[in-house]
Amino acid sequence: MPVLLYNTMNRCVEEFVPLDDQQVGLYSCGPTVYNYAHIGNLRTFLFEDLLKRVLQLSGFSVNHVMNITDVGHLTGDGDDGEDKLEHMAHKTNRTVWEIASYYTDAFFKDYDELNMIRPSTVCKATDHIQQMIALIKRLEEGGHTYISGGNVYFSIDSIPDYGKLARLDLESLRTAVREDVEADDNKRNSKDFVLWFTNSKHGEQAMMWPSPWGRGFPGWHIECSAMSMHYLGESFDIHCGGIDAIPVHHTNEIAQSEAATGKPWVKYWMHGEFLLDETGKMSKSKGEFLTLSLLKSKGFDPMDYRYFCLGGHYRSQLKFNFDSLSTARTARTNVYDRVQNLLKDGAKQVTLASEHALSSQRAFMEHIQNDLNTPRALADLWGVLKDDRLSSDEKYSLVLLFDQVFGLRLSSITAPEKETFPPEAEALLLKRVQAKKEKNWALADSLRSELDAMGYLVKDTPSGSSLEKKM
RNA sequence: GGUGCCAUACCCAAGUGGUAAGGGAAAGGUCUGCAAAACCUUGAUGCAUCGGUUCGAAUCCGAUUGGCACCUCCA
Repeated sequence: MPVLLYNTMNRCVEEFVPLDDQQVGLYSCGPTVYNYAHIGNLRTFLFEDLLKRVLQLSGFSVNHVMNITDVGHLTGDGDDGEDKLEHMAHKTNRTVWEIASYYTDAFFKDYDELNMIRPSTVCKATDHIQQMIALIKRLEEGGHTYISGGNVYFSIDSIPDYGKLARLDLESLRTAVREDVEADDNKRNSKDFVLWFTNSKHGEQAMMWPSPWGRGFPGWHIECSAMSMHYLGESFDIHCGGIDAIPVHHTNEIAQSEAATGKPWVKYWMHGEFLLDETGKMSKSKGEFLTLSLLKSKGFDPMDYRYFCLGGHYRSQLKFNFDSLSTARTARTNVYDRVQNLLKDGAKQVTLASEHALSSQRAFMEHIQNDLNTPRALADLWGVLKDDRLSSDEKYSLVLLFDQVFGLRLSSITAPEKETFPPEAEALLLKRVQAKKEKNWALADSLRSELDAMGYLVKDTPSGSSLEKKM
């Protein structure tokens, strides 16, 4: 069955056919490591992890490259004249390098906790300055650049198809619409962008490198072009990122990459939609700064957030609130309970043979291969768990197969172990069993509330009474 | 001003020409001394509104209303 993916370049769902038979080159825009990632950032990385998992389950081998933007040229959301890394460095009395390293570690901690498969290659911008300089030189030789006000600019008028990804209408575009962005008078065309700074309006930076144009630092867009081509070749299969990257970042990456090589650069462009909070777009500067740690501190498991994200399609905006997350948590723990019940019945992984089991598998594959339709695939999971025509072994085997895509750690679920409780709790339970036998309901009820106060839930089943630790 | 997206049950959310997946909540049931838990069952004659195309429309077209995002360093 073919894998169908939505290609932003053509604005439609297309059959995925890699440039090379089985080896897929995948580049995803990584984090800017000046602060913790918020859960909206993480949603995009979850989408990319999902994409990789679907491709892998479909038989492709994926070479996944992700960058770490650790160059100190990023200005703050408010463009207040101080770059993000330096701002955080001053605030916390650390060097920009320490900041970058600290938040890179924090990022991968979230990455692992959300059970995302690590990229094959993680590359830091600061380790690839030479590749960027080489690319800028190539553009310079091709006549695509000019120097103005001390900086090297890319001239969008030097190529015929600038803005094709975003379908920009260059005539009607306004410049510096946002109040917090200033126009740059050094540009010949207001859509031109900087390849190399030697004279930033923000002054001296902590991170500077020698170059043919003088000591300075690279423009933002050049790192992705330089590193992706370095690791994946001058043409590769998939480039993905957040939807916000379409009009500027990816548009400029395409311009400089294809101007340099004269070849089509990326075959499929994929973009994840935003996670919205109550106020609209999620932000690090306004409202509550929603991080994975914050979710955990409120008692949520990272898998609850993963399940929550799987419940919406990656190309749809998803509204976050704690009620919805609680709903996801309930649903996820219900899945876990059902899987645990299967294991209690002695379910084991088998090769699927029955026509019915195989058709369940086909339905699931069809849904995830149809542009990563995880909401539909979750419905398939529930269908399997509730399907009387499947044996426990078949259900468990399908669950494990599905989880190669979901990544909800369903394979690490084990048969319920006999939980041990403090002797005093066990003693109270025994007393209650005795009271029940004697039909002393008043005593039995008071013992139950006593245990409840201690944090234990009493469960009466036909086979006897047991305790459960309350969440 | 330009570009793109969206509106489906109480909530979240699939479905893009063949008669509305799934989850949560709720209600009913089985069980129980009563609860809880567990398990089972139920749920939109309807898809923002109004027109149009069609044998057939949530789905295509047009208009209207409402919402969201982006337009020089936001995932």
